[in-house]
Order: sequence, then structure tokens, then C-alpha cells
Amino acid sequence: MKKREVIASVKDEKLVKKRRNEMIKGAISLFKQKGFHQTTTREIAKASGFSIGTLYEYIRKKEDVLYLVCDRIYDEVRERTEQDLGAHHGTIEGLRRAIAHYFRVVDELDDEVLVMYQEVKALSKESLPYVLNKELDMAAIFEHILRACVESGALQLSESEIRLFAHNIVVLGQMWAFRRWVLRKMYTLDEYIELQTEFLLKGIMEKQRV
Amino acid sequence: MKKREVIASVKDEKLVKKRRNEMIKGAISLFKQKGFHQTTTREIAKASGFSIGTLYEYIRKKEDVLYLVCDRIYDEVRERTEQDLGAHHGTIEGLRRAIAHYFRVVDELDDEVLVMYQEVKALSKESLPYVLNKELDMAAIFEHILRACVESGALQLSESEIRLFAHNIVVLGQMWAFRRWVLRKMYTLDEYIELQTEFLLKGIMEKQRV
Amino acid sequence: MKKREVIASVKDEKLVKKRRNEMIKGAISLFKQKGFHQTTTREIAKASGFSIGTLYEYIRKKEDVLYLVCDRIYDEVRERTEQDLGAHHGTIEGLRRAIAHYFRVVDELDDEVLVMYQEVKALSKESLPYVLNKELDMAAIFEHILRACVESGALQLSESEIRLFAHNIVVLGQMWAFRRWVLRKMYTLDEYIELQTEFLLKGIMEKQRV
Amino acid sequence: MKKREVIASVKDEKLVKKRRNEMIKGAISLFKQKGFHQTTTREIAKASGFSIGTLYEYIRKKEDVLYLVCDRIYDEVRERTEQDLGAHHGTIEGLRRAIAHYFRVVDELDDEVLVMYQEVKALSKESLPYVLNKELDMAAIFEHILRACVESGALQLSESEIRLFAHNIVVLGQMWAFRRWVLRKMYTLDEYIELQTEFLLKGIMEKQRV
DNA sequence: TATGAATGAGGTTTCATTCAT
DNA sequence: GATGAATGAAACCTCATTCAT
Repeated sequence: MKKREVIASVKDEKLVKKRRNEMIKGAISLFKQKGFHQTTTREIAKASGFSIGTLYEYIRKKEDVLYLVCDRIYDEVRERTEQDLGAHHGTIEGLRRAIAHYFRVVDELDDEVLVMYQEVKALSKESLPYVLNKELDMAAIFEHILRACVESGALQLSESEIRLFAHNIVVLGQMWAFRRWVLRKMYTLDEYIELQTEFLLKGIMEKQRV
Repeated sequence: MKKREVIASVKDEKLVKKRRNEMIKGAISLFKQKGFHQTTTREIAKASGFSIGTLYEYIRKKEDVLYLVCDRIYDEVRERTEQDLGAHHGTIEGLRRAIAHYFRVVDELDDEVLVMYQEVKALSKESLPYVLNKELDMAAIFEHILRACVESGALQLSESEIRLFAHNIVVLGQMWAFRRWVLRKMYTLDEYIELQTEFLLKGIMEKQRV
Repeated sequence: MKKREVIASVKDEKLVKKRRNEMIKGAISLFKQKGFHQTTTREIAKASGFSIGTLYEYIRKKEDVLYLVCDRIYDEVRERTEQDLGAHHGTIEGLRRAIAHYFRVVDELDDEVLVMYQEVKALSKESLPYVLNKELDMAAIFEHILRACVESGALQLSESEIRLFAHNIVVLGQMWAFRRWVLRKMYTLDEYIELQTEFLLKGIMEKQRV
Repeated sequence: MKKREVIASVKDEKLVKKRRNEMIKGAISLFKQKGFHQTTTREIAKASGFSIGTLYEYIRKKEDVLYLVCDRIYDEVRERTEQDLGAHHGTIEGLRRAIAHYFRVVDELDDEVLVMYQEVKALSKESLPYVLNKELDMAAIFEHILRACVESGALQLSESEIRLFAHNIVVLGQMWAFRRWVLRKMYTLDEYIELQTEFLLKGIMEKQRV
């Protein structure tokens, strides 16, 4: 699925990219604090370093900002997660590292992940599918890893299980962001990774009926 | 933690309870469709069957409605989950049944769970703790069950693990609601319960290091 | 053709009528001075004696005000023109008096007629037909009078001529309003009526080829 | 009365004339569709084939465009009407032909006439007199013709009548444009010319009191 | 001379909340 | 207790105009 096109009045594509980066950065910091609905377009413009008129040269509606923000956050999380995933491919060790790596990315971008999580529903019916599709892309990363393990014989999983477990990994990672208000009181990041990785791997690996 | 007091002008407590029930019912159905911010107080009043003036006899601010709604949904989910939990206490079978039971409750109340999930962040700093506390109550249900299993010797878990696994159960249940857009394409509820229960139990039970 | 319904949030029909009268009065005086587009909704509210919020309890969009204004002006002109039209029905004298009477109405309501004339095109495609239909109603008044004269034998006109002459009368009346910037320098109202009545009657009456 | 000077930043007069022609052409086609107020300066620039910056090299304010447009339309209507008016000067036949000719010009330029009619009131107090003066020039054309007929003895009219009848001719011509929504359903252009010419000539010619 | 990005005042409209009845 | 008309702050968005390039 291609990206949704957000139409700008300004022609210069370089400039559009630059201004939108400023905009996204400004908007994220506001959305973190107050959420999308509590943030005004003027505030977004100000935080982006330009006037309200200029803001609207680069978007059409306020919701476009939210779309761009969600889009960016997903890209960021995905890109970072995909970094350095090559080694140990198709091994349990590789899976273990991927999980840990992903959890650390969520920790670094926890504000962003939270924003994304809580504001997605504010997207219009038009934008939503594009963003949900990115959720699927995240799950797909772990599906690939799991599938590689199956192919190498390191794991024995049905296709159904692969897909479900991939979602489980993604969600238990995000959980560190959206339940941080309680989890951080109980665990350090390292403890959380340690415990959840054990939990996940056992849940994924064992074959015998419980 | 006690409930947050939502102040009503009307004194008759019976009436307050009755009107608030109507209000919560009306509001939930609206929040499901359009979310809290897109729903106006007038719409809430109308859907509740009384006038805007009357609505404000039973709440102080719009956010009170959201608080009451979230509060109610948590109570509903918790109450239903706690039903018929007595049997098999302290056994793996009891845990298995509790999980399945809880997942079915989430399925029945999926709209409500979604509302709760997506609108919590709209609560004021004042209300939020009360609602988050209810999240903890949900986790506490499974902590009790897990702890009973540990005490009966059916499971061997540290206190840290008990608390984390309880959250995992709660979140993977909610996941059926907040990822339904993808999960329902892949699994029936029964399949989801079957797969996730296996996954959870294996993750929880096994003792040997992976 | 029925009137276009302008939807009000307020239920009390009496009140709606009263407030809309205030609104129309305020709006006309503003439209006279600055035209529809130069007039802001805030100004309309103020001139009507209520707040901007209240204004929008009685209309949905700014254009509704324009529709109500045009609608009212047509009604006013038509009603006043139709007054005392009974006598001399079917005679040239009756026609002469009707013309004079109508011209005097235009003179009294010249500002209103001007507003109507110049702002009609600002109406939406949705409202326009209802207002144009009122133009036809005006013409219909004179068609009836002319037709009565034909039936009584006082005039000999084809149906085509009746309809055209009716429009001519209406337009030459309105001309006193929309060309007042020049006509009033040249003629008093009485002179204008005298000259135009002669002109119209001769144009209408004579049968022989010129 | 001289033309109002519309100030351009660009000095090259040839270029100014050329660009303004493009501008007027573009603007008219937009004003036809949406009216002056609904048309943006950007749209005018685009329709004219240059940038918004360039537009403002040739005008000072948006209203200048409207002035130039109205000015041009009047010139066009007047020039075309004055063509081939020499023959039959001072005769009823000459008058008859002039009326028919003018009505055909209005028919050809009906969109333009409508624009002019409906947007004149959007002109500033400063520009208005210049444009109204052109209305007088139109009337003057027919005043001249009528006066020639009086001088040749073909008609017997007071100065007052001459001036009024000239306006009547102008307005009944414009009426074909501004009432076209109804008139075209009832008459072809030829029928309209035929009927109105008879009407006008009878109204103008007959001497006996009615 | 031509461009188009930038500006921000100001437009329309919404909606939570109040309060007289 | 119930009503709903009134309020006005504040939201989103537009667009005429400027000015650096």
C-alpha cells in the first residue's frame, strides 16, 4: 500500500520535506503533552517555527498533521527495529536479539509510541488504513524472523502461530510504552526485557502439550 | 483507592444513579461511533433521553461523563471476569478457564474495551489515577489466581513474574479488542483463545531455561 | 414552490419568528451599507441585538441570513403591491393605478430592492430557485391584471405579450431603485411614474403596426 | 470623465496592456462562474497564465481587477453597439435597427453583462463613479439616436422623455441578460427583439394621450 | 521583470457551560 | 428537578498582499 498523499500548496519538494520535518517534530512534542485534540493548529505552527498561514501551505487540514506524525513514528520505529537484524538470522539467538532490540527502540521512542497508540483513532476513515497497514509491517518483521527460524528448523510453528506470535511480540513491546506508568515502577528496562524474552521464547518454543 | 466523586446538583441519590445509568449507556454508544472529542454534550444528553440542562444537573464537566464511562466499563469487565472464578482455584485448569473466560468477556465487550483504551488519555490528570487503578485491579485478579497456583505448588513463579504475567494476560486479552481489525481476519474467537492460552501457559509454566 | 426550510436549533417557533425578524432587520441595514460579503456574521449578530452564538441558534450558515433577507424583501414588496388592487379590476385605470402603486412601493423600499437585486447571485445553487420563483410571483401579479384587462376587452394582447409586458413593468419599477443614482437627478418620483406609465401604457395598448 | 488610473509597477506600457488583457480575460471567465468575491487572486493569476507575484506587478489591489473587468465589458458592449450605427440616422428605421443591434450584442455578451451587473456594487466608492459613468455613455448612445429622430421630425419628444426612453432601451436590453433564466424559456432572441421593439417604439412614438 | 513562499488578520462556525423560567 | 435559549471563547482555515530571490 502506498502512502497517502498529503497535498501541499508549495511546489519546491525539498522545502516541503524540510518544513514537514519541522512540523512533525513540533507536533509530536505537543501531542505528547496534550494530545491531538487539545493541540491547536496555531500551537503546531508556533512549535514548528512558522506562522499559521505557512502551516497551511504544507497541509490541507489539521488531521494531515496527525497522519504525517503517525506515519513518521511508524517509519522511525520500523527502521530502527530493522537495523542490525542480519546476524544470527534463523536462530533462536537472532530472535532473542531482535526482541531485545525492538524493546529498546520502544523504550527510546516511548513518547512517540504512546502518541501513535492513543491518537490513531482520531484519524479519518480515509487515513486510518494507511496507518494500520504500518502496524502490519511491524508484525511482518517478526513474522519473517520467526519464519526463518522455522525454515532453519530452530522452531516448529504453524503459519497461524507465526502470525499470532509476531503480533504478541509487537504488542508486548508496545506495552512497555503504554503501561509504563505501572511497569517502570516494577522493572528496569533490562529486567523487563529479560523477563518478557524468557516468557515469549518459552511460549513460542515448547512443543509438548501443557 | 476510592472512586472519584462526581458531583451532582440533584440530591436524590436513587435518581442520580438512574440518570447516570442512562447517561453512561447513551455516551458509550456515541463514544463507540465517534470518540469522546467528536461527541458533543448535546448529543450525550439526547442519547441519554434528557435535555442538556438536565445533563448538567448530574455532572459538572463533559469530562465527568468520560470518567463515569471508563469507570463503568472497567467495573463491567472486572465483574464479569470475576464471575464463576471460584472452581479449580489454585490449579492450572482454573487458570486456563479464567483466561478463556476473560477473553470471552473482552469479546463481548469489545467496543467498550476499545473506547476505554482509546479515550483514557483524554481524562484529566485528576481523574486518570482512579481509572488506572482499575487497570491494576484487573491485573490483580490474575495475580491472585497465579499466586494461588504458586501457593498450591502448581506453578513456580517469583513475585516479579506473577505481576508481569498477570499484565501479559490482561493485555493479550485486550489485544483481541484493539487489534480486532486484523486478528478477526485471521482467527475465530475460539482459535484465538486456544492459541493464546497455549502460548501463555507455556510461557508461564516451563521451568527450564531456554 | 414551498419556501426553503432554514433550520433553527431553537424549538420555540414564536421565538424563532421573533428573533429572525430582528435578524433580518439588522442584516438588511448592514447589507444596504456594505453588501453581503463585506458584512461579517459578528456584525449581523450585533446589529440583531444578540450574540454570535445566538445567531447560529437560528441559522445554520451565513448564507441562510441572505436567503431569509431576500425572501422577506420579496414578500414585503409583493404584499404591499397587492394591497388595494381590487378596485377598477379589468380596466386600464386599474392597471395604471397598479403600476403607480407598485412604483411607489419600490420607492419606499428602494434600499431593500437594491439589496435583493445585487445580492441574489450570492445565494447558493440550492437557495436561488426559491428566490427566483418569487420574482416570477411578482410578474404574475401584473400578468393577472393584464389578463383581466384582456378578458374585459380593455386590452388585446397575446399570452406572449402579457408575460413580457408584466416583466417589463416589474423591471422598469425596479429600475427606479437600481438606477436611482441617475434617475433621481433627473426626475421626481411623481414625474418618473407619470412618464413611465404613459410609456408603458402606450407600448401595451396600441394595436396598429408602427 | 477620464478613466481611473490603475497603477502598475511595471513600466513597459506594451507589456502592461498585454498582461492586463490576459488578466481581464481570465478574470471574466472566473467571475462568470463564481462571482468576484468567491474568486481568489491566485485563481485570477492562474487563469491569466502567470504567478500571483506577477499579478501584483500589474495591479495594486484585488478590486483593481474588478474595475478593469467592468471597464472592459462596458467598452466592449459600447463599441459593438456603436458599430454600423451610421445608416438610417434620424429615422425610425435607424432606431429600430439600433435597438435590434444592441439586443444582439447583449445576447452575445450576456455572461459579461451579467457579471457587470452583479459585481458593480463590489467596487469601492472610488471606482464606482467611473463605471457608472460608462452606464451613462451607453444611455447617451440612444439619446443621440432619439435626439436625431426628434431633430429630423420623425419623433416628437421632450428632453426628459429622450433621456428616460434611452435608459429604458438600455435596461430592457440588459434584462435579456439578467432575466435570461426566465426569458429564454419563453422567447427566442428574435421573438424577444421583435416583441420588445414593437413595445418600445409604440411607447416612444404615439402622441395621443392614453 | 517574474516568482512563489511567507505572513497573519480576520472570517465562519462550534460547543461546553450557565441560568432564568 | 427539568428545560433549552443564550453566551462567547476559541477553534479551524482562507486569502490578499508582500518581498526576497
